[in-house]
Amino acid sequence: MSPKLIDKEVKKQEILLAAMKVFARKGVANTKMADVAEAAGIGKGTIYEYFKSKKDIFAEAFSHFMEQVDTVMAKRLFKIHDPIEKLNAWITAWVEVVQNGSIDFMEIIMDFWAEGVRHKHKTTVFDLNKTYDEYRRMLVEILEDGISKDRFRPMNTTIVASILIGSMDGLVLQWIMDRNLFQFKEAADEFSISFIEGLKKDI
Amino acid sequence: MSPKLIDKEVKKQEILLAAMKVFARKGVANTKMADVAEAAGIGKGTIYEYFKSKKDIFAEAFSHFMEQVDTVMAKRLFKIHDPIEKLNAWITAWVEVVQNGSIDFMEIIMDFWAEGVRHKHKTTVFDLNKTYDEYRRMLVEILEDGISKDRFRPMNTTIVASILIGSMDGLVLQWIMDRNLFQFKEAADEFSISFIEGLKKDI
DNA sequence: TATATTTGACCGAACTATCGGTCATAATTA
DNA sequence: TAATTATGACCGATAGTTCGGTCAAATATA
Repeated sequence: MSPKLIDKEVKKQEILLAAMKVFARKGVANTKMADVAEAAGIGKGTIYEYFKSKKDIFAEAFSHFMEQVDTVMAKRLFKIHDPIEKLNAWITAWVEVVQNGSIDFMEIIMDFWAEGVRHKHKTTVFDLNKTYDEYRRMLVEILEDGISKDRFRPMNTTIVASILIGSMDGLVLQWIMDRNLFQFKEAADEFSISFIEGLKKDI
Repeated sequence: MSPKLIDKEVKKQEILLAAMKVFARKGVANTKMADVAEAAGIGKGTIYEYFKSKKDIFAEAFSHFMEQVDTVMAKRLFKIHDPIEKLNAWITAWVEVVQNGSIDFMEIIMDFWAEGVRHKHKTTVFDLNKTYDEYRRMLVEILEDGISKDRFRPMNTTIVASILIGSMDGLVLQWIMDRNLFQFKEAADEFSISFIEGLKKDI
């Protein structure tokens, strides 16, 4: 059938996807290279034709996930200008990532976070802080714009931005722990209503 | 010299504390029993006089943390009856756990979560869902009481409870990632103000 | 077109490092 | 001296990584 002049990039992605599935189910630490091989339907040795090491796979998974998020965020936000609308869009984008993007893979997020916390002060692929900084900057900008336009009350924008980010992350955890408890979208909407309402300027 | 009949319970706690420090720095999976021994200033074999296994240490750490939380919660909440006050107290209790408790605990919390997610459907020490269920039940009760007393607007109480829990967890993650960014207490207060405001019944 | 040669994707047995746990021995205490 | 407590060299299972070889497909040759 296939061998010879196959698209290495495509195959690499296939292996990555398979690996992420296994990571999600068993956790990275409990996943053996043999498991990944089996899930990808290839031999153990073949993995090393495409990845340097197990750590390497994990790193690529991490980046892959982050890129996905960034893409959705960018697409959703760039043409909205009203501060309140924009905050809501930010949350909606997060919902899209969680629901459509990678339902099967959200379970790895715990491993991402755990690894990210451990790399706090280093500059590696796992620099979660860099990502969070970007979100925070983005959100602070939206909030300050809203304040200057008298749509939002005065507030510590850095803190509110951190709350927004943290709440979305935390909500994912709750949802992962028991997906039957609520629809993620509903919960995000409820959060929008309650929290953003509290940010608005009284008239 | 004092009769040396060492207090096994005390020493066990010492080892546990030392282990938590290492867990926090390197992550549970990357921590060797030799590391724990070194941190505790004892030989590796001695650990096994006090703990059955590495998993056992982790499990004890987990329980220890959960008990701490429960204790603080119970102490803080039992004598408050006003729904809004009670919600605020719940958040304040969480702040107390985070601030007064050891930083090490907070750093390991990711590992707790990761392990918890993986044990979702089992009934082990790591049954995070059981804990979350309890919190959720407690919060739902407070919220429904508030609604019936016309202090809160109608809402999906299960979802709002999940948001409260998730937000506090997520805020911890944000705080751990960069403790210089904000004081945890301030952030929690800001959350109270914004979010709980949005839950109140318009008058 | 038939045949020979080269390529490189694929594989898994075997190598290696790691690390949790054990146990015979030593040290300490009563 | 008997009992308790501590120890770290050692063991064995586990799992990441390597590597020499295989074979189907591509290419070159006649």
